[in-house]
Parts: sequence; C-alpha cells; structure tokens
Amino acid sequence: MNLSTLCLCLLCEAPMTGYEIHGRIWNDLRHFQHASFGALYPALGKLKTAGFISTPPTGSSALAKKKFQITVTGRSELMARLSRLSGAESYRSEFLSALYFSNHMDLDAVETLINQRLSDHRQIRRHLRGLPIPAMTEGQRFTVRYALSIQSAAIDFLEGEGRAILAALKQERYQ
Amino acid sequence: MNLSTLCLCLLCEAPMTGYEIHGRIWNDLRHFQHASFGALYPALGKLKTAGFISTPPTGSSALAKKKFQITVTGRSELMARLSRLSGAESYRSEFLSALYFSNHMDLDAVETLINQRLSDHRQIRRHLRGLPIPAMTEGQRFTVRYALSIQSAAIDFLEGEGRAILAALKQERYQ
DNA sequence: GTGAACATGTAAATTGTTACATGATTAC
DNA sequence: GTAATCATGTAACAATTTACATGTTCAC
Repeated sequence: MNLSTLCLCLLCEAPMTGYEIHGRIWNDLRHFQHASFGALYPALGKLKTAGFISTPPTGSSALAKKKFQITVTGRSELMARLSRLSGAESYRSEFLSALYFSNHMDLDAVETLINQRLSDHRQIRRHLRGLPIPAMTEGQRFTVRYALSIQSAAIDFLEGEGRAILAALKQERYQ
Repeated sequence: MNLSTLCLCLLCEAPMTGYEIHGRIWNDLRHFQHASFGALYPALGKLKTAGFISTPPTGSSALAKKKFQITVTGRSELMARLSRLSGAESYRSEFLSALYFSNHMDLDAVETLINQRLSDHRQIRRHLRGLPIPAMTEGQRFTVRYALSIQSAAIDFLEGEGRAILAALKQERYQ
C-alpha cells in the first residue's frame, strides 16, 4: 500500500496532523510500514491538491498546525483503491546477503551481524507485545499476531542455528 | 546490501554477463533480494566507470554479450564495503496494511488476499526446497534454512488464523 | 526462417531518504 | 528563558520500476 492510500486510511479514523500520522505509523504500523516526514508531507500535499483531504481554515500562519480530514471524494477514492489492492509484500535483507557471501567476511563480523539481528528482532517483538491489543479491531490484532509469529520464528532460528553456523563456517574455512 | 555491492560479490565467484547476474539473483537470491534489468545495467555501468569491474574486449558490436569481471581494485573495494555492512532488513507489507484496515473492505476481498498470500508463501517455499542445498556453501545454506523457517511460520499462521479471522471479522461487523 | 531465449541498454516516472530550515507550544 | 517536543515544509539526491527499443543465438 502506498503512503498516500495509507494516509487516507488513517484519516478515515479521525482528522489528524501530519505529525500525528507519522506517529501512528511509527508506533502502531511499524511491523509492516514506515514513512519519513520527507515522504509524508509531499504525499499529503498531493492528496489535498486532488481534493481527497482538506484542512479546515484556522486563520493562523502557514506553518501552524493543520488537521487534515478526509473528504467525501476522498472516501470513495479510498474504497476504489482498497478494492484494487494486490496484497504484495517486499522483503530485502542485507543480513542474508552478508551470510550468503560470508566466505569473504571476517567471522567476528558475521557474529556481530547475527547478534545485531537477534537483538533487533527481540526489540520488535517487545514492541509488538506492548501494543494495546484489547483496544484494537480484529483486523489490527491479526496483523500483530502475524508479525509476532514471524518475529518469533526468526528469533528461534537465530538462537538455534545462529550459534551453530559460526562453528560450521569456521570448520568449512579451515578444514 | 545495495545492488552494486551484490554484483561485486557475484562477480567474485566468476565472470558473468549482466543477464547471468540477473538470473542468479532471480533464481538463487530471490529469498532476500530482487533486481530489474533497469537497475542492474546502470549499476554495472557505474562499477565499470569506477574501475571495479572490466569487460575484456571481444571486438564485437556494442550490444554483444559482455562478460563482466571483477578487478583487483574491485576486490579490495568489496572487502571494504563488506566490513561496513549493517545487516539491516526492510519489510513492507500491503497484505498487513489491508488487514489492518480491513473494516473498510469487502470480506470476500479479504479472503482473496489471504488465499493469495498463502499461495505465494507456498510457492516461495517450494522454490527454496528445490534449491541445490548440497552444492552450496555453509553461509548459503544458512540463508535458505532461515528463509524456509520464516516462510513456514507464515504458512502455519495463515493456515490456522487465516481461516479464523474471516469468521471473527464477520462477527465483529454484524454483532 | 522463425520463435524462444539470450542479451544490452535507455528514458520517464515514481518513490523515497537525508539533511536542512523554520516556527509554535508546553513544562520546568 | 530555555529545552524538549510538537509541527510543517523544501531540496538534493538516490534507487528503482516499467516500458520501450534493439540486437543475437540457437533449436526446430
């Protein structure tokens, strides 16, 4: 889902400032999306130009807080976009690239990468576990449980095989 | 790992044409990387300009087959780059976005997305299982087993909870 | 000879990141 | 008053996708 559509989804819940949208993505959607301000504000600008969202005039200066709200056309545009979703996922891992070519690397560097990956996954899992599950919709809970099961699979694998691979790599190298 | 570094890694194994590099990424590195020709050829062009790879002259036309090979400076550049790797991963899921906002969606559309995701994961797993594991290095095998454990976790989750969520969504909606 | 697979490349558009620049509001 | 956080935005750059354009080699 592109950022623009995501903004429409979030603004369907309630009017929000760009800053608040960023906060929602960072806090609640982190397990499947991310967005920087440099991508967010231009996206909101385009949505406004297209008439899909509006900012009720508050009479203040140009840099003042802007509550964006979705318009009627914005809602129907969103419905149209949601019906065209492909559900694709994109995954790219520098960690696995490094392991794939680890024969060119220092074994200590490989160990550092594994430990780093493990600690990243644990942190994401901690974050997911801290989310307010009971206050969520069924769909939202589903995404948290899904992400949790993937994170746990990664952690289990790295805890088990992560140790073993270093020994195997060493043996392969000096056999 | 950016595409440019990946090319250096692959060319470390053997001289290759751009087409062959594309094939290697598509067949063997699919579980953590992807690259289109439109990204690949410009990247190879820059590596050549920088002197990290070369194309031994074959005296033929401009569009003829070019075997790229890594140079001595290319090898040391690669070592430098490998030591600077962060091991970061990026994941973005339109599937989870859709589920997160599934309250705005048609339940049939949600079911279609779940089935599609399930079949995608099964296909990736089939592909991973078809890889020539015994011919690989330890590091390469590690990446395959890692990806396999993640794919299986996703499949298990979707097979179990994927069915249940549709009922839960329906109940939430019409309660 | 013709179609499939092999092979190289460019151009436009999209999408996003990082860094920068600025100002408002609130708590202490 | 001052630091932290809230808040909006731009500009330069980087990476990538998609579509296009072209040519080669080989099996049948």
